[in-house]
Amino acid sequence: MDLDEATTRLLDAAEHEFYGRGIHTVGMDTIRARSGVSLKRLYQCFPSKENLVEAYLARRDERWRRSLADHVERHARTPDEAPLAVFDWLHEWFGEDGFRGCAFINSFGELGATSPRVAAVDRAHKDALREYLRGLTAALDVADPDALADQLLTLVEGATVIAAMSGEPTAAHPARNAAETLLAAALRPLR
Amino acid sequence: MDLDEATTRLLDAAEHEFYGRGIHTVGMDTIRARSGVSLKRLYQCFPSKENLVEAYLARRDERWRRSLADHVERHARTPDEAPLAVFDWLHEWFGEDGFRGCAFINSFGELGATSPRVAAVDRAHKDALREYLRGLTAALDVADPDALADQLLTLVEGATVIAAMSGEPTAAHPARNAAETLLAAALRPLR
DNA sequence: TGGTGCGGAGAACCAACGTTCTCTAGCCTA
DNA sequence: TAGGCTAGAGAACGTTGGTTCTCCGCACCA
Repeated sequence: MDLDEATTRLLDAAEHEFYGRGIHTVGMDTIRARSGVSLKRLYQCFPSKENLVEAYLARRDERWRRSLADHVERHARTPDEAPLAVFDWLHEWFGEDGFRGCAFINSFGELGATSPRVAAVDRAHKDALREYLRGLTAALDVADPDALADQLLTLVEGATVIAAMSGEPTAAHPARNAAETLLAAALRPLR
Repeated sequence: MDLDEATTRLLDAAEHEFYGRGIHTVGMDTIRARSGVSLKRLYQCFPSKENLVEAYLARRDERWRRSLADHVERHARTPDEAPLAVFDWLHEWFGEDGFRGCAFINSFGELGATSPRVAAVDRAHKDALREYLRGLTAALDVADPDALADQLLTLVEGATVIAAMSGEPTAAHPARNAAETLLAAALRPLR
């Protein structure tokens, strides 16, 4: 097995275990067992657990945002539809097997106070998401697109937390309805 | 020191440490040191760490909800103002020293997958909060108070997460503005 | 064919932690 | 004052986990 494949398998194992059960809960030996990569190789690829955690989060960040953007691009036929497509994607995500909330919220709660590097990756993810939403609202004819984006971001985070804790994918519905109302209000402010 | 005082001091120490730094990060010896209660007494009051965590969360749940309800009661002069008062209280909370997000979201992310008892306390807190918001919206002249309550809940959770990760108490503003719009739309649905 | 270096399995090491045990000092009671 | 109960300080115990080390087999090369 070459380095690239080992790295991929390690990241796959890390994502499955860390996301599914928490970071402190999962030991390096579990990662080794699940990935089939020897401990020696593991520490060649990632010189410490914190390193592996960072890498797992970074890869997940990219994939997650790409998946969201792809869905919105495919399903929104006009800029007005884009924000709502975000919540449709959330609903699908909430229903996936093994859904356990936002990896970045979870790792921030667990490690944010003790690992500045993990905290930084978590914040970078949220900044990127806000930036993405700002891109969507900037294409709309509204008075304050950034303010609208921040409202949508609030709904996205809220829905994710509620879905995680309740286990109900339908947590996306109130968020979507709220987004619809906010969008309509922003688009027709004076009517 | 009698049992009651020991219990209080232990819960104070647990709240400070667990909330501030995470649960796995903090050892029982840290609790002992901060509380000034001997290990023997500690294990008399709480026969295991999980016990202590549960008790800390239960006490925090009560205090947190009472504080919120008190503020709303004191500041909302009409039922219409009550939902917005919730967000004013959030803003104050977000600005407190040592604010680090919602203890229940954090502990759920850290232990939800491994400790069913902690998960249950976390869910109970969220259920109680939803119930509280339903009480507020039930007093309004709106078509679907429960739906409005779920929208508000989404905003509350979202604002809390964003405030925690960004460190910005102003995360309450988009949530409050959104609540205002949603409230207005629900109160005057046909205009 | 004999040596050499690489990779894997797993033991080993060390620290941290949850929990229990021991020892001692003080205090209450007879 | 003597005896025993209590509580605290801290050692001890067993486990776990992050990280490193050892040993062995195997492929490659002179």
